[in-house]
Amino acid sequence: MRIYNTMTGTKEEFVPLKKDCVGMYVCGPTVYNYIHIGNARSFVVFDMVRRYFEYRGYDVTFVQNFTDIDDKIIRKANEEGASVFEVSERYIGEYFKDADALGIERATVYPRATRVMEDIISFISDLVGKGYAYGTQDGVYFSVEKFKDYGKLSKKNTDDLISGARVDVNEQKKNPLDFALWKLAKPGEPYWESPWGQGRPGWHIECSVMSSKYLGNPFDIHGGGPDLVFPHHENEIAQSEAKSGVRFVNYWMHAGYLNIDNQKMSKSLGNFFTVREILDRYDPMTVRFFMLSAHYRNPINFSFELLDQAQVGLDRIKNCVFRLRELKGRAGECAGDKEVLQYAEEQRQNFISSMDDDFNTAEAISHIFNMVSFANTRIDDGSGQAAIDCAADAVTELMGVLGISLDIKKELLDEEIERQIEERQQARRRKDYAAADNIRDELKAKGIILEDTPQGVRWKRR
RNA sequence: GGCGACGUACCCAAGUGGCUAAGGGAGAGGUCUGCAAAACCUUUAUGCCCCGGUUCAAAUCCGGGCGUCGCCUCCA
Repeated sequence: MRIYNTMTGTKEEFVPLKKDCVGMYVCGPTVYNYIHIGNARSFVVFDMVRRYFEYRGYDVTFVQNFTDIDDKIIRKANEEGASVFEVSERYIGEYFKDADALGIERATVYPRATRVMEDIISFISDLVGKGYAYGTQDGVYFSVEKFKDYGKLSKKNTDDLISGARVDVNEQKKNPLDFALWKLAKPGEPYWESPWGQGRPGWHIECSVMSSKYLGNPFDIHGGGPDLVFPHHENEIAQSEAKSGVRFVNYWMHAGYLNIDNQKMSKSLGNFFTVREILDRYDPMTVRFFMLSAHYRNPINFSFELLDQAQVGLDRIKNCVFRLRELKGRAGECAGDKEVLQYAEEQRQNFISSMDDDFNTAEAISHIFNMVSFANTRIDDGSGQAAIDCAADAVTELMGVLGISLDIKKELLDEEIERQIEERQQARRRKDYAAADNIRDELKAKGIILEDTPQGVRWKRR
């Protein structure tokens, strides 16, 4: 497998630290609000990565944190007159609702900043002891100039950053780029005891602490959104490597942005949709399919039109599997067809080689569509039972690797609808097509699509 | 200003040195059907932002433009 590593800017052959095992850490949400659809993209992307590793036989340890203490959470809690704990707890719950809907598998562990406070404090103590950190009147800071490799991930050099001069004013800091490891609490703010006084951890430190706690140093893969490259991941590297003296992470992976009107979706611009809003209007699997229809590192533009396109594409795949499953019962009438079997295996291999090449889901999906087309052409000519199963299984399996369930389970219609379908069939038999079409329209209004096939009436929900 | 990414058909989107440039959507024509839907067949880029260059050979490499976007500040 080849993976694009942000650190080196090239695709590299993936060599795990431990044979057949992968340790990956993905930066999770700061829980003060619902996640938006842009946040969701990177979670979907890394879920796809994780699923693919598992498909290829790796044992994956997947760690994703919750940032459950931070300025924004404090602000939100104050606004609502709630405690920080209540706010974070609530939005962790909401996160799981969205993530579950999108088919994102649960992580192996979900560490939270507030639950690893002792580890954080001892980590910072180490840094202070080694001379990488210093205290000020408002906290403890990491001294960037002590870490000579600072900027190696984001390809920035400290001189340019300083002259860029968009850093906040804080006379206490020795260098404008220095960042907080520990923030002392202002009156009324929640706090934890520490050798430097009552306070809370800075944002970057938790990820260094939690990743090393569960995965050690170095570990295989660290992922996150593209806007985390600088400064968050850069700072993680500085802290972790300063402390441990060894490489922090072997492969850095970053997803592309999900844009809207070709611009980054962001809360300050107000141009974002929450996952919740979108899921009111679209099947979550459609959203997931849309997100995976482009390569994970490329930016994708979000629009309802594109979502509609994705939905039609996904329906094509679902229809095919549906038809194949339907044929199962009539297998005896079909002639054998080894070709389908072979074709399915061929496309499966193509899928794998696309995915092996830095998780090229766009190309991988094209092989699924090829499989669908091939199967569709054979449905009418007739294929053997094994071949039909094989085709349906292959499509279902590969979509499953992408985390997209086809959900073609048979559900029962209520009696009223059942009766209407029968009524329409009678109308058709007596060639009363006006009445038949009427009923079809009525059902359509209820979300039931009818299709007349040589095997009888088929229905599906829209 | 510094650093970086991207620009492929009407739309989305792979391909990054060499068979006739994947795949999906949309459109057009056809098969099937009472009609519709689904499905199938045919069709839609002699060309991959522009201009140079390297090469037997470039969408793919190099140089220069133009355009779009991002990071440099909390942000997935």
